[in-house]
Amino acid sequence: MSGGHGGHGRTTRADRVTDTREAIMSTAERLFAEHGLSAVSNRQICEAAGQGNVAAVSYHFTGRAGLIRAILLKHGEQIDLIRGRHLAEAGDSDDIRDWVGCLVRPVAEHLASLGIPSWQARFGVQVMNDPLLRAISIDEALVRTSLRRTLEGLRHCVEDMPVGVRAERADMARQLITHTCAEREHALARGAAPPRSSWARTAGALTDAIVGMLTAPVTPRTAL
Amino acid sequence: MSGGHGGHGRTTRADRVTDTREAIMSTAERLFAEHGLSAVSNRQICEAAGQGNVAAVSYHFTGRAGLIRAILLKHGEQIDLIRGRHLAEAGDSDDIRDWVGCLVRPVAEHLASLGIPSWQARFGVQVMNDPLLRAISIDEALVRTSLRRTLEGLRHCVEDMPVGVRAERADMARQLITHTCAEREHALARGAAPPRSSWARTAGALTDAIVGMLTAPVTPRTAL
DNA sequence: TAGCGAGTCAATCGACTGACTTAATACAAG
DNA sequence: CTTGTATTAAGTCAGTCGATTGACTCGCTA
Repeated sequence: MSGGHGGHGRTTRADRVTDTREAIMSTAERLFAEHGLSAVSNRQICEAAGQGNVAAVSYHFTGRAGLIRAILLKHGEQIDLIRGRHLAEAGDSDDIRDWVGCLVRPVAEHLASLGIPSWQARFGVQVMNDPLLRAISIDEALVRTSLRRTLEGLRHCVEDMPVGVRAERADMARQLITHTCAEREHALARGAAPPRSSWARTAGALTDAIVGMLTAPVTPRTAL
Repeated sequence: MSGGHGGHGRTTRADRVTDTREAIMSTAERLFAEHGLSAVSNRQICEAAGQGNVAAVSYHFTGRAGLIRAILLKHGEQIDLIRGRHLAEAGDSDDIRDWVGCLVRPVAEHLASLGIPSWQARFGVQVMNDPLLRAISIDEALVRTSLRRTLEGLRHCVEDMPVGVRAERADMARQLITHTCAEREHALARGAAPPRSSWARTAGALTDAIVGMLTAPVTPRTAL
């Protein structure tokens, strides 16, 4: 698509390969986000990516799972980097808001860096919908030290909560981030949303909501 | 699958038709919930429903969209009935918790009435993932007077909130209900969850969380 | 500069798709 | 009991799927 292309002013073969790989990845991400994973064939991806070779997915990524894993990895690395910086800022705060920020803001900032339209958030939703790929995606995320440390700090802020409720609300927070970002991304892509710093605003709103949800009083249930 | 079958102790033709229709609907709901909409063909549905006729979906429901609409309608009616009762209880309360209850509990109680395993919640998630069917589903829901009155009552409890934030959090509440119920349904279906009154517990947890989220303070943003 | 190998391409395979047509079946009305 | 019709079964059709194949291009290295 752009960038590098070797140091000698010439298009070397490795550059062409890299371009092909990235063209396939970004095209696949877009098509998957728009139509869902199982609605898009490898053929469609290759053709939309300008590849005459309908087997390009098999060749460059071993297969469908490899392609999806590669896309997840690319974004995962970026988000992990950003989260590392926020984590350093948070230090050892005991304000839950700081930790929720470490959860939410890296995602929003990464999405902001992608420009408009982006597809990553909606792609993520589609991946989460597939039972097998969901596991892959969660694994990919939990490998990151910065995420594990964020969850650790967050847990420290809600220690007095019953463990079952805590797990329940953690799931809710994850779903809230995933789907709210996807909807916002969709709104931005079709121009139905304010222009600038919109992702920062979304991160703020999401943080407000999640902090409120996590700190909500737990109504006791007589019968478990 | 059971029940009725006419009053005269004999299996009449109309009963067979009804059985066929319901077999197709419940089979489709299950397959869609498990594998996603676009991963399941009409053929697979008919064969799994014990229909030799691979065109049964076209015959009984005009087509795929008609089938999905019929499934949505069936559950929508049930939920609407239950919500009507809760609405009568709530009266004109100005406690936000009552109104969130009117939103959450009908869904949970309907799911509880379906037994284990059920597929409705996960089917709903899949429908929400398809851009076209999502619109159909939302239309179907908003036709119900009981839902509109619930949202009205809810809005009355958060009138001092900026309208943008209110809409944002309403979306979040919708996503929370949809996906939390789907995950709970999945957990119940594979036996990884407590046994009895589990849906009542889920409704309580969901109500706590949503009330907390809706009433969370709004951090002012200098730049909109 | 010759040739090796990575990358690309067109063609092909059996399997599957939805839409459609035709034949058999079984019930309801007459 | 017969006739008509609603329902089901079975088969046909062109189109698309993923995977595989062998031939081709082209850059790198010896």
